[in-house]
Amino acid sequence: METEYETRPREAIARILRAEPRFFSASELCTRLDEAGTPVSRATVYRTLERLAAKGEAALRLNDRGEATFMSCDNGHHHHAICRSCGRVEDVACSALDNFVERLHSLHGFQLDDHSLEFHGKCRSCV
Amino acid sequence: METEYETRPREAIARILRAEPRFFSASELCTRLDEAGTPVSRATVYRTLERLAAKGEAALRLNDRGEATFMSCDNGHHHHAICRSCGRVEDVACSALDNFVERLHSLHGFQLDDHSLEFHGKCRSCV
DNA sequence: GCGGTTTTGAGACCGAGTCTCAAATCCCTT
DNA sequence: AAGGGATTTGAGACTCGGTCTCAAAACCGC
Repeated sequence: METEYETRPREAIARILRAEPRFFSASELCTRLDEAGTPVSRATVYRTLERLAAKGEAALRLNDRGEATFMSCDNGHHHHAICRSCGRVEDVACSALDNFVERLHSLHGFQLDDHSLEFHGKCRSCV
Repeated sequence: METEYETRPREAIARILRAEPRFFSASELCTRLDEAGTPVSRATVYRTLERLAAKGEAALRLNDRGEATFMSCDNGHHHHAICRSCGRVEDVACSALDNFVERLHSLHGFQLDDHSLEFHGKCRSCV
């Protein structure tokens, strides 16, 4: 009946994700886990990340090489400002997009059901 | 001294890209090229797409599986509205984002130098 | 057509991600 | 705290998109 267990690998992964507000790739996590003395197999890292993303506890993002990266994340639709120097991520609300969406519909006849918006630059401490 | 040749493979690829306003993956292009009776090797397809993207004649986009996809594209910064049913792409200007960018700077201290915005939904003819 | 330069193709290679299945872990029950 | 059924894990095979290599082919100015 699909009970969930709390396991050492899952806790180790959650601990690393929660420690920094930025995206981690699976291989990066493996390295970190090894360094932290709590090694976890690749398969389990992928399974755990997929599970967190499904539960809405992690955000999934494809980096510019097409690799999946994950970040600890609270719920609610919003966008990200990503520092290209340190990787730090800040959340951005998306209210300003409303009139954009309207215009798109009247201009192109497009019926929207999703959008993604991402900003890149330097954060306060990297400028 | 790096002269450029006009070759049969390059022309065949450009022809397919120009025929439809949507993104093609490399493997999809290979299939189309075979069907069109002008087969081109995978290596050449990748090389040609990379070259077109570098010259600004094709747009590069990672789809949700992380695959690189390409579309014939005129110059100038803009965004895309992508039909999730037929894949048709319409260009969208990005003027409305200006005040968004300002707010981001004053609120988070973020200094932006790039952004990406993508809309998903159904186009006029797929609704 | 000749010949130097550029391009191509076949296939080896790489790395991210998935899958399998036996072994290990978890935790409920007694 | 030991037993046992359900869940999770790990090692490694596998898939597939993308890159690289290098000899052969194509291109084009002469």
